[in-house]
Formats: sequence, C-alpha cells, structure tokens
Amino acid sequence: MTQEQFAKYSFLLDRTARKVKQYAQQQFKQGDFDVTVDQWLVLKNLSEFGPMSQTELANLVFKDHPTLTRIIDLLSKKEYVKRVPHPQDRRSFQLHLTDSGVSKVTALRPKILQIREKAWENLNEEDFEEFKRILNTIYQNLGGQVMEE
Amino acid sequence: MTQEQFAKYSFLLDRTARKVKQYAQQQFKQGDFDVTVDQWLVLKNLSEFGPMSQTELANLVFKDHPTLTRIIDLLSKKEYVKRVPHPQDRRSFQLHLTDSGVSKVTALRPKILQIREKAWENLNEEDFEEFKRILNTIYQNLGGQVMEE
DNA sequence: TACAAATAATTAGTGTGACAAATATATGAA
DNA sequence: TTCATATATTTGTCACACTAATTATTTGTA
Repeated sequence: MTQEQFAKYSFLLDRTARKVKQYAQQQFKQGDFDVTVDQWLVLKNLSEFGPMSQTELANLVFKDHPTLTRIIDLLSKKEYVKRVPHPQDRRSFQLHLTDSGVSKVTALRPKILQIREKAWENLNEEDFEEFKRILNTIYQNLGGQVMEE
Repeated sequence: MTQEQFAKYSFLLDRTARKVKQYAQQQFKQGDFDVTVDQWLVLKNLSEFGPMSQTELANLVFKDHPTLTRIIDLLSKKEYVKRVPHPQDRRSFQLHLTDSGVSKVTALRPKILQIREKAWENLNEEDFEEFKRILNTIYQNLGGQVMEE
C-alpha cells in the first residue's frame, strides 16, 4: 500500500459522504420536508432521547457548539424546537420539541427511513458489518470515541 | 437489517468523513501550510495533470463549479495558481500553477502523504479493498459515476 | 467568603457545499 | 447569416464546519 493510496481513500470517503448527504437533501427538498438533513438529525434525537441541553445534544450528534447553536436557531424560528431555561443552571437551556415539532417528526420519520435505504442497495449484512468496523477504526485512529451499540 | 440501521450507517459515514477532514485540516494548520485541505486537492491535481480548464478540474475533484471558482479565487489571491485566458475560447481559462505554486506542492507533498496515513492505521489490504468497493457501490447507488482505476 | 478556573452558550470570521440565476461567448441548424 | 441552444464561468443565497474569542454563570479551592 503506497502513501498515494491513502490519499485516494480519503478522497473517496469524502466524495461518498457528500453524495449521501446531497441525495438525502434533494429528496427532502422534493418532499417539501421544510428541514435540512442536519436539522432532521437534531429533531430525531430530541424525539428519541427527550429534552436535553445543547451540550448534551452536541455530543450526541457530533456537531460542534457553534454549529448546533445555529441549527437550533433555525429550528426555533420554524417553531419545531424551543429553548427552555434550565431551572438550576442559568447558563443553559433544555431543548424541547414543540407540538409542531413532534408532529413533524411523526410525519417525516417513515419517509426519511425510506430515503436512507437507497444508498445501501446491492450490499449485504457482511458488508455493513465490515463497513461499520472500518469506519469506526478510522474514527478511533484520529482520536474519536466510539460508542458501544 | 432494519431501516433504522441504514440511518445509523449514514450517520457513521458522515461523522467519519468529517473527522478525517478535520484531522487533516488541524495538521495543515499546525504545520502552517497556508492552504486548506480542499485547496490542496486542487493544487495537487493541477500538479499531477497539468494545466486545464475549471470545468475539467471540477470534474476531476468532484466539486461543483461555484465552489471551484471560489477555491481558485483564494488560490489566485495567494498566487499559487493563475487563470490564463484560453487562446481559442474566450469563455474559459487554463489554470496554471505559478512558480510559487509548484514550490508549495513540492514542499507539502511528503508531509501531507504522511498526515493522510494516520487514518488508516490498524487496517490491512483487504480492508482497503472492501472499503473501496463499498464506498463505490454507495456512490453508484445514488447515481454517481465511478472512474476506472 | 473570595476568586481563579471551568462550563454553557453565543458571536465573529473564514471556508466549503448545494442550488439557482446571470453573464459572456461559442456552436449548430434553419 | 441568424438565432436558438449550449457551454464556461461567476454571483447570490442559505446552510454547515471549524477556530477563536466573548459573555454569563457556576464550581472548586484557598
């Protein structure tokens, strides 16, 4: 394996990740989902794990704080999420889905699961396991923390 | 394989790609390379394949035209690249590395190859082949064109 | 208690990515 | 030749990623 090969794999990885995101975003747009792929990730996690602070959410979705602040700003403006002052800690907020946010998640969830499926055609269980293992190895090589299942 | 799994893999892919880019960018910054990861990709390809138009280059690095225009703007400002009017076609430019651009590529190339290696520790030849195959399958599933080696 | 250090969130600045629309020029068919 | 169509590049707008710095508040330690 030459060093040049490593650079090529980095390129392939980047290109594929962009394609997956772009494809999903196009479908979101076509279906008038009124959220971006990243905004969806935030809504979905709030829905699954309940109210939490921005720091907790940032760790969950692996976005940095400034990025998350802006995503929350956008979701607040759309009134899918609201910032509720934390009762004990005046520095922080609890993020809650609004009723409208809950409905949005319910409505979009099945559609998005279907969109996500497309990328994985022509691959089997073994491929998925391999892929996950390799991605996690790379992530750890660069100092990332992998969560247990 | 449940639909939820597909969403998780999409997330892992995105997260890993961002990590790889972020790691490289940090190293670039630490070494005062004076270019970003994406700017480097452009310089490297111009160095390897010689002068070409922006359209050709955009196809080579899989960036869209507006994005490439802006990257070239930055590289021009830094005087690593210059736009030379195409002799026959006044709509287009030939992109040339400047002398300073050539030196930059020569100086950075070995350092960057080394940085890229880090992500791939603890993986073997078979893993790389698998990984490439899976990435390309995904890319094709979403309508992308894969190049022959 | 007092005050330095840590933490939560935001702001600012730059770069990249996607998409749509605009501009300038070239090409091909009637 | 002319005019519609195609091509090369740019501009504009919004969203996201990362860094650094800032603000407000809390915590830990002397």
